[in-house]
Amino acid sequence: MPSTIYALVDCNNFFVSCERVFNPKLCKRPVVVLSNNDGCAISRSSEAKALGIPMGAPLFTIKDLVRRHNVAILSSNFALYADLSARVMSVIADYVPELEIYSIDEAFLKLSSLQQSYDVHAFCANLAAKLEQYTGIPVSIGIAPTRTLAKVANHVAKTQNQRDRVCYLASPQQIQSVLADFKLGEVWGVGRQTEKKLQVMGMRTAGDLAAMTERTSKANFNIVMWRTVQELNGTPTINFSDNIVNKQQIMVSRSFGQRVTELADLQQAVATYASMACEKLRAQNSVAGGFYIFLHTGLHGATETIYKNSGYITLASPSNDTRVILNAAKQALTELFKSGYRYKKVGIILSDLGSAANMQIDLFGHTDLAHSEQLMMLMDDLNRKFGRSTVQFAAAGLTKSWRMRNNHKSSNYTSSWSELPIVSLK
DNA sequence: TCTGGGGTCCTAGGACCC
DNA sequence: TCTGGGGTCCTAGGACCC
Repeated sequence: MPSTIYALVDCNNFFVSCERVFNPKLCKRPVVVLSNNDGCAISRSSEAKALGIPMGAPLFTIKDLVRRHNVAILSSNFALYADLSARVMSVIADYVPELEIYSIDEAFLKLSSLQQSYDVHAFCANLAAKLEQYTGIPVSIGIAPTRTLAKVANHVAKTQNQRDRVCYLASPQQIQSVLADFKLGEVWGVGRQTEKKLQVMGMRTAGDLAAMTERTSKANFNIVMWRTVQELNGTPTINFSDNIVNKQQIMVSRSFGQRVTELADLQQAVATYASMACEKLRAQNSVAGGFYIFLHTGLHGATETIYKNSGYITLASPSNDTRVILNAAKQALTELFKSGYRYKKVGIILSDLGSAANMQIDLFGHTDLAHSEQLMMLMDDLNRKFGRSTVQFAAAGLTKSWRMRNNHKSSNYTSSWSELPIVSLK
């Protein structure tokens, strides 16, 4: 019996499943959730997958399929997904103490200490059933000696229609036989570029990759690849961290609903995104030493001239005061902006983050720390209690004509008082 | 016409130092 | 004519993930 056991809980078609919780009419129907701006398909129900709608397909390329098969189309509703994600994670935490939230719809569990007292497979099958009962979200669970193998197991649980949606790869023989049939590109950490390179080297399956020697691995790839190889062979190389670490950079950017040509509109958008980024920054109690700001036109079409530019701004002293960032961002954008282009997107990335608790103070004492902190806290409180943009800076604008498209969004059933679901009894 | 957003980690290469 | 070598730090960009 292996000494370490990891499980990966992965919500099935998560965004679609969230929508179905509050709109049962969507069950048994092909459903697609679109990315921001109603751009491409980012979550598909099994029925939609069966129709051949690929992950990431731009909406305009699947218009035909959508019409012919009456596919339900939804804009993404991240407030809803984040809330249901938190519910799922809290149920898991009730059952398993060692939990690492990996993404909005995935969590790694460390089950090593449970294996003496429990049948691990049955334990996970029960967890999956409870999760669906309590949250309405179906999940699949893969169990194996390493996280990379737990990913593989999860894939098997999902695709091979296991009865209880749990797959436990317990023995080396089982692992070997699954890997011999597992596509290279499906391995966690192997993307398109790496897959191509591995194929050129003569490999076809995850089994071939697992057989790669340390020498070959290090000669042709970086250290990450060697870790993956070891993980495929049952040796954990990725540390389990159950404490939430602060982000090292915070980015906010969106594509526009329509092309933007005026500097004033870009300024509004940047101010809006910068405000959002600063709010996140304060939520993790950090300050930023500087930030990137970038803008570009559409990058796909051959019909227009492409322009892209970016710049890094170092702040005089690290800050999380929206006013400081706003002023610096406005000036930076003015320098990057060139008239005559049709802009598609701008964004801001707060970088060089440090703790607000032990920040360096401006040599000349210009920062009015106490005042700034109180003002920002008050803004954050109001916006948290009464909804986003209850109070905002004038620079962020009121009309926001550049706002992104989301023509098919469901209600914020769980996060807005005015949008609670209504049950009618007849 | 229409192609997401938000992250992490690693590496190469330049600047700089002694 | 010959023109060091080793180290650190930083940044941009690539690859990957969901």
